[in-house]
Amino acid sequence: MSELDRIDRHILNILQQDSSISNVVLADQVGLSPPACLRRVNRLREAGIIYAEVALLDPKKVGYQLNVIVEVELERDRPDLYDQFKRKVLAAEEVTQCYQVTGEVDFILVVVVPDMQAYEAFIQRVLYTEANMRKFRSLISLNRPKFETAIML
Amino acid sequence: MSELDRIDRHILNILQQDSSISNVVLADQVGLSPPACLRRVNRLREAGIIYAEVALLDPKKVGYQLNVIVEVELERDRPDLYDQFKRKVLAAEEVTQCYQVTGEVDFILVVVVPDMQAYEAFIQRVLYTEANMRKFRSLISLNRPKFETAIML
DNA sequence: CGTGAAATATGTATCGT
DNA sequence: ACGATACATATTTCACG
Repeated sequence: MSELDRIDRHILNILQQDSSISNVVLADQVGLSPPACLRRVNRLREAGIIYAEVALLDPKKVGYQLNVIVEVELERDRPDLYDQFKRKVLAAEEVTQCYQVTGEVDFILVVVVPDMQAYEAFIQRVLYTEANMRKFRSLISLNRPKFETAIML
Repeated sequence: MSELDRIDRHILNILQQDSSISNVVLADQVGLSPPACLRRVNRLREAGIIYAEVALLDPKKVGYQLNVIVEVELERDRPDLYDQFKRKVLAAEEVTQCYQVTGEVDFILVVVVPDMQAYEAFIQRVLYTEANMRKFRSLISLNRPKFETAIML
């Protein structure tokens, strides 16, 4: 795995906040010529360190007002069924994030939907049909005071 | 609030998956001339519908192996202290996401750190020093099977 | 919204350290 | 191995119809 020097980290910190800046501006900010800077950025992309560049939308402005954090407990004696559940979660568009956790709870899901009706539909389609489900708990959120994708290096 | 037509939604869906494509390619994919397409993208940016364009890093490749979902319960009789807690959370770099939820739990935090030591340091600095804290529960995750930022329209 | 032209940016080749 | 300069190609952006 490639080591990241000070300039690479500087580039990553900037692009994590704003990837729409031109390479010439980026190069200037990190103190390199544009070609030298571009080579580094391309190297970081090829290494998969930068795995995507995306536009972030304001959920409320596109009618997605509701976040639900779901704690899921599966039957413990069937670890092979974990993969089945994972596949279902990956296929469900409403689930934006899934964390496999240790302890009483097995998975945490972050579900983003327009309203309660859409959430009920999700429960019916994905959770109630899961044979392996022991129980789940839904934590409803209308407010997301913080949402950062950046890891500052 | 501005209405989104079919082409705007198409643009948003594409840019949520890859915002690094050139405007000419985007224009071609949605069936517009480049200037017409760029005018729409800029309109979406100015309306705050697109609120950021960012590079996403692979956490493991930059040494951030650990996600912790934290359920926080505060003292109920002091709703004014919610804001104090929110400010602390906004200032804490380890907290990448914060959801205010209804029910027994008051907040869900998503904390991203390199290792347990960094998490312990976070707990000491942010959670144990919170006078308003009733209790919290940490759900440790070494696996994040899904992480999507897109809302498909 | 589209066309065409001017201004910028990106990407390549080559050289120097 | 890495960065800088200069040049060629491509894209962004403006004015106008």
